[in-house]
Amino acid sequence: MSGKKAISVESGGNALLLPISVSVLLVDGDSTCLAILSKMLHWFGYKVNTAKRATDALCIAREREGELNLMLAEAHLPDMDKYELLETVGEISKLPIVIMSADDNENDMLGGLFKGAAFYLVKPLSMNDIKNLWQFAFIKKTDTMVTAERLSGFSSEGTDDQMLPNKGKRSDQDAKRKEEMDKNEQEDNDDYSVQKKPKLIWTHELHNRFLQAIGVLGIDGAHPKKILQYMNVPGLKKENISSHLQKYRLSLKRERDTVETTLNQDYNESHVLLCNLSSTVNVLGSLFQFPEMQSMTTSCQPESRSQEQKNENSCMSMHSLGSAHALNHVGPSCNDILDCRHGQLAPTRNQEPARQLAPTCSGYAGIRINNNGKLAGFHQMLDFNGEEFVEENMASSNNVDSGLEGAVQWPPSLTRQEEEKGQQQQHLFVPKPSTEDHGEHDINCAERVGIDEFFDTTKVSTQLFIDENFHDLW
DNA sequence: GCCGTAATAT
DNA sequence: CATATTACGG
Repeated sequence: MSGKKAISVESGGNALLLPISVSVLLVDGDSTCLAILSKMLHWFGYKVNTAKRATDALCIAREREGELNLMLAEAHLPDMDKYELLETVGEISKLPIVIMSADDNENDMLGGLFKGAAFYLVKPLSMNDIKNLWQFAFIKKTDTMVTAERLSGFSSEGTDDQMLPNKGKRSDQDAKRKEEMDKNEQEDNDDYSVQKKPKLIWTHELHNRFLQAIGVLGIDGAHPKKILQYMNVPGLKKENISSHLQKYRLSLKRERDTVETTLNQDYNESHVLLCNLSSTVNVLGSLFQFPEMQSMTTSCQPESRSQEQKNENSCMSMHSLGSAHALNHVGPSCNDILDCRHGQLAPTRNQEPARQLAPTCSGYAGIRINNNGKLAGFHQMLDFNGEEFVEENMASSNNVDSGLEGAVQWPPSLTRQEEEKGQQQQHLFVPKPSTEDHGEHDINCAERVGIDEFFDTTKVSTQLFIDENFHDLW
């Protein structure tokens, strides 16, 4: 009782002993999937209940409300779509749900998460996915669910509940206070739950949707009202958007400024660099789109202030917008990326054959701002299947040695690509498929990173410190 | 009235 | 520290 208990999770590759028995309700219409997943779950020591239809799953969820810890459900069930399932389960219990599906597009993933899913896994699931699954059995209430609940919970005014320093909230995490406790806004004299205006927490999902909205609306049309309309999140107020937008713009400006000052710094030092820069870019031009080039050059030559205003979507000049579009590189603090772009042949006259680079290769190069406010170049590339990454950070910017240099001479030693295989290291720029799985989907990556901050699942042995409250969740 | 910005409060 | 609120000018 008193204090904390340490439970260690061995995951050295052998059978993993879960800290506590985790009971999973597995729902998949496909018998084969059901069998395989069930086996995988068993391997790690999960208790498994299975269902082939959503209705069955709901029954089980109802019957065994106390026993179950997590639902792992296929998105496409014969009798119910995933939204309906999420909604219904949400009504009858607080069971966290992980949705799995072969769909890996933004909409499907975002949609599921917004409807309250604890996580979204893209099939096929790896052993690692399964291994880490147990986390979601209780991560939901603290992160996704709280916001989801609050956002969908009150439409007009109901401002109840708890979402503060989630420390002192014990077991009264009522799952079923869903039903309209509108006017019962008791001023209860007890310590908690006074919080007139509960702060909105901008989760990754919310922020991603925010970015998505801006991406769609375009930089010119991205005003609070429109964004709010687009995001369409119940409970979200225009003021929330405004505030967030303000912060967002500030971050953009900060980055722009950093680029500018660094460039100016370097400008004195080396015109040569700029020459190199443009010529290199031409070379790259045969390979890459480099939308940020404009603003980079204009910042050196202030008179040509005729940039942007182009609403040609998909290729906007603000980094985070780009990220918003291909949610790919949005991480927990998605403003680390100044500029990144995917490759594809650009219709420039090819001045030089770009090395040995095969045309089907893609990747991106760019500059990012380190914590110390300096610029650093990086590049990252995918192989032909888009599966394997090589990421390399260039020298960080100094007074003399501009990080730009690194960024610009892009294909540094492509021929030696094989040399630096694997997951080298995760630098500050993490949002990429990091673990041994295939690297595909965005949100997963972002979420994984976020989660890993709390549960260091990549370590061989993890220690969880939990106290009595923990057990209330089970 | 809406928006953007800055200052200020929580 | 992140978010909310307020005030003011466009």
